Amino acid sequence: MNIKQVRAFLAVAQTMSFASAATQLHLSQPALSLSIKSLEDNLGGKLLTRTTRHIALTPEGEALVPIARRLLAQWENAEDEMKQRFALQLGKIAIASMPSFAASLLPKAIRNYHVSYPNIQVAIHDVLSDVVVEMVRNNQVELGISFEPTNLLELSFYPLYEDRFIAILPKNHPLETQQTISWKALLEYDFITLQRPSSVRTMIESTLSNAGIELNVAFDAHQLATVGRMVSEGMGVAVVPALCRQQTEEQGAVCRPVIEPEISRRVGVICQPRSNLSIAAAAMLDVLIDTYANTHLDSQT
Amino acid sequence: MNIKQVRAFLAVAQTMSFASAATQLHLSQPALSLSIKSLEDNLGGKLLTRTTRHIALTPEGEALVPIARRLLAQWENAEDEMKQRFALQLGKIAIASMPSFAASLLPKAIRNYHVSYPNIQVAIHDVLSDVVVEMVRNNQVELGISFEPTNLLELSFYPLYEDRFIAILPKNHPLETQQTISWKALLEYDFITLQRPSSVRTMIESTLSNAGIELNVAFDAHQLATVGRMVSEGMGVAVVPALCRQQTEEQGAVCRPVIEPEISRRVGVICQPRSNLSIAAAAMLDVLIDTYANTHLDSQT
DNA sequence: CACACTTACGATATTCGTAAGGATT
DNA sequence: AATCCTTACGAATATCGTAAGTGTG
Repeated sequence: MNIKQVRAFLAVAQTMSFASAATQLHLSQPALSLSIKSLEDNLGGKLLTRTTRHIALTPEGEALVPIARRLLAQWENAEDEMKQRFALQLGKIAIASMPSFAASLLPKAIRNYHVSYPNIQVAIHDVLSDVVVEMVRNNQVELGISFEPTNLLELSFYPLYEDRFIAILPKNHPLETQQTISWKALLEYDFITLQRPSSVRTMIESTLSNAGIELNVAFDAHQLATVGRMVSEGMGVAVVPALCRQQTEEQGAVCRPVIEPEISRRVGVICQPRSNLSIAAAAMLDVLIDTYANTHLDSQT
Repeated sequence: MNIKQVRAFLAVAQTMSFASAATQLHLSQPALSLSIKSLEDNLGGKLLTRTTRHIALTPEGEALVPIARRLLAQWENAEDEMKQRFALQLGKIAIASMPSFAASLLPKAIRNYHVSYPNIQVAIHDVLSDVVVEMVRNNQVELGISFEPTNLLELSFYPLYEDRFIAILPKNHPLETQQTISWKALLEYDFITLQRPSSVRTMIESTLSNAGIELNVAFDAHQLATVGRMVSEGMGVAVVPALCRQQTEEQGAVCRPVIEPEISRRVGVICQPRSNLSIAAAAMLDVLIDTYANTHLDSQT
């Protein structure tokens, strides 16, 4: 029993004629005849009564009609679905992104992607950088976006751009007059930052530790938006990735590059080797790289 | 995309190895390889990543696994069902029978049939003889049992036995002493019979009309059991098919042959030409003929 | 005798298995 | 070197189309 036979049977059952069913199937009459005969032999009995002048379904044939119809419909649906999937007309893709990126640059790429592939669902998980890597490693998502991890193992990293950390100050802050701010000058004021274990916090701490600078944290929070707001309200100063610049400026803070020591990390896409990606994910990777090509975050006003 | 390819894909997806899948499918490794390749080409993309040492599903392949599993299960269920149907291990058969037969002889045949084919459901419609023929003609049932119809058209009739009508009397009735009773003597008493349009009523009326005997009906009812009870309660006399003899005697009535004119009709199976019957129905026809072969209803006590 | 399906048979296409090739551990 | 999958190619199998056969109206 195979698909052709079922399709042939249905054609005969619908047209009630071998001749017209044969033309409908682009097949010669005898070929169709043999196909039906073979189906009958396989199943163990007659499906049709042929009386040279008239075709009729046997009761068993009658029983097969709805079964065959259902079977064929399901078969064709499955085939279509798979073809659509490969043609990027259907599918899902899950991306994990560190929150700072998800809230700043990512939407632009998603928009670009959606224009090209409107039928692919995109799910975004905005989670801590460590979780991003973990989700990629566990195949919970196909693509992750974060700072370049120290431990890639078998994962691939596609850099998107270089991010330099910047200082943010309340308006009318004494340091506002300086075009670049040193850590030493900055830390004279109350320092606000993210709570552990965010990657931003980790980078700041390790960088300062290496430079032999002591860090006293006045306040910390889980979300950059909170930190930005605290700064703009004059509670203190902070250092954030440059990609948060727009957001913090909108909140009324002032941004200045931090130097000595400068913190700079590559941001990029973490994923399984490209050959292991779904077509939809590979396309997303291309869109990401394309969208952020030549992205240079201004660290100066 | 065909069944073999889907089955091959599932085998590979389960074993995660072309080699073991090939042996499981009783196929050479290269043949399996080509089959998968052909499937992939048909669908338009890779389903598996082959790295000589390790096989993995692509995301699209991952999506296909449950689809393929479902598809294959449904396919095999359908195939099994049809095979069972032809092997008489599955199926339904509907029979229409006139009530007098359904309540007397039919159960024996059904029992015989059920012993041979325990997995076939049998539905019995006990309806008036005219309706029996109509249901067969409309293919509502495959087999009908009734008196031989006058108008068969393209239907077949397989006689089971000859039924002679008998008179039934209350106990201690004046006519009880006679071994055979004439219509003339019988009609001296209150006559009870079935309501129109039962075939029994019709036959009695047409027979008497042809013989020039006038019929006055004292009481009539829809069911033979009612008529039998009325007789045994002494409300009058009746004439019923001999096959009702046991039932009426159980009710306490006395049976005697009626002669002058004798009413005798063949009882048998009405159906579409045998070649149009389902295997299950053809088997039932055989059982019916077999069960009632050499059935001679005693018209004498 | 015309029509519709079946059977027969040679041709084509597909699928299969063996053998050789390539890549990874 | 051993293992596993792919590619190559000749062989077996299945399917197809043309032509002849059969039976019915």
